[in-house]
Amino acid sequence: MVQKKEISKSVLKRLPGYLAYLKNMPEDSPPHISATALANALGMGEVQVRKDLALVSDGGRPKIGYLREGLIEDIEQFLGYDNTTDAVLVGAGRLGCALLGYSGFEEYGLNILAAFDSDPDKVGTDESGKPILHIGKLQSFCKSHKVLMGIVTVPAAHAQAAADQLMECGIKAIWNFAPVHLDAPPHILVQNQNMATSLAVLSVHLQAQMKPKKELEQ
Amino acid sequence: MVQKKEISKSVLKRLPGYLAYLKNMPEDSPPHISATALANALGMGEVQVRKDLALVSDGGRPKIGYLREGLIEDIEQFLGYDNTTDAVLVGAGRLGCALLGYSGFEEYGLNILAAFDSDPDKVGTDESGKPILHIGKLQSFCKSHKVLMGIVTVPAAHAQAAADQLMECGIKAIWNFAPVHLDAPPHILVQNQNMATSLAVLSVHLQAQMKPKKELEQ
DNA sequence: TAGATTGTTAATCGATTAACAATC
DNA sequence: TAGATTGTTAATCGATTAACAATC
Repeated sequence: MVQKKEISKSVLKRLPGYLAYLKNMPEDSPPHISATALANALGMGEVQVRKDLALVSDGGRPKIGYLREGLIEDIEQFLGYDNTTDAVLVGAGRLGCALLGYSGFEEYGLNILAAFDSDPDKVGTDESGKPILHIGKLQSFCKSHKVLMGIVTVPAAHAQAAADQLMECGIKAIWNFAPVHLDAPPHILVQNQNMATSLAVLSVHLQAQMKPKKELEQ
Repeated sequence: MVQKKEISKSVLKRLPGYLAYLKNMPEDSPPHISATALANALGMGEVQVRKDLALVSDGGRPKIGYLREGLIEDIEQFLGYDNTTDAVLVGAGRLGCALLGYSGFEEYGLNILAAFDSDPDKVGTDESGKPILHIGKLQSFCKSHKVLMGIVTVPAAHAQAAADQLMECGIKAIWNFAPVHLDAPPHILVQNQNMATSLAVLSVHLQAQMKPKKELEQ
């Protein structure tokens, strides 16, 4: 892999898209792919794709493009998908259990070790083999397994408390599914899986569709 | 409400954050809140917050701030949360059922009418009172209910097919939970609920944490 | 060679931030 | 009045796009 340069968040967010496309290509595709082809397939600008790829890869060859296999490896390595990240999940509700049971995270190097909940009735219930433990065991579990990532799937009202507990356990990154802002010191990353944001974009688009310009000018 | 101006996507994506904070404030809070206070609470720049609010609200009063109730109304109206959007969901797996059973969407004006699945075994199984129907009934259902939004929670390999079916049913916006790019004509909005993107951001952050500069320079 | 493609340098665009005037 | 706050105008910053040179 190429020496890692400083990479912007916007570039970073596009990489998974390239990766998914490359990995989903049929087995019998030619071994090389051009930035142009990738761009067209994903509806993006070709210069942007080329620049993004240049940041993570040793480079393609003029007239030929990038070796697909190599590109996949480079992106995966860049994103750290090649070594596993252990995580714990707080909140074994419906969403929490759905995530706990989802096998696809393996592909991204994410391994959810266990879920935690304050409800004793949920404890022990193995969804797809993963343990659900009482929240009281969170700290000792995280410390002994050296867990660095926490997933928050509790209701909004309890999210900050869950985050605080996770941070006390030495966690460095939080994947937040609760629809609230979480306060955290700057060295802790809070990544919001923002359903509310998506819904806002969708809702405004539909509004605009139904209420074309003419009506707005009345 | 103020006459709607052209609003950028980045502003639009911040509005739900303000809204959630305002709605979660305790009942006994003072009736007014300043952009400064909001900014501090959410860890944002105050000028940015003020500019964002100016786009959706009639404006606050110097020295006093914005009327909280009014601001909530303005944002909700702007985002279209005040009138309900009906949606259908395709793919009644674990994630699909979790979304189907989530009552919180009401707050965003989203009403999932039904789920559809190709597996006959899943059909009929009411999760929390919402029907799961066979995919064959999708078209007639969408047409008769005039559904404009579709939610895709099928595995990646079937996502494009599901999207194509939804578009044939006259849907104008797709909320895509599958980790693949969906091809769609420009007037159809595809909003990706991108777990892969979030995971990339988290993964790279953790990598950087564990491998501080010194090591990189070796 | 010609043409497709890469990678880079410069120009444009848009969004954020800073400075300031207006208001209660 | 003074000070907190709003809203606006100008400056900065960063990201995208366009133009072009290099390469096989």
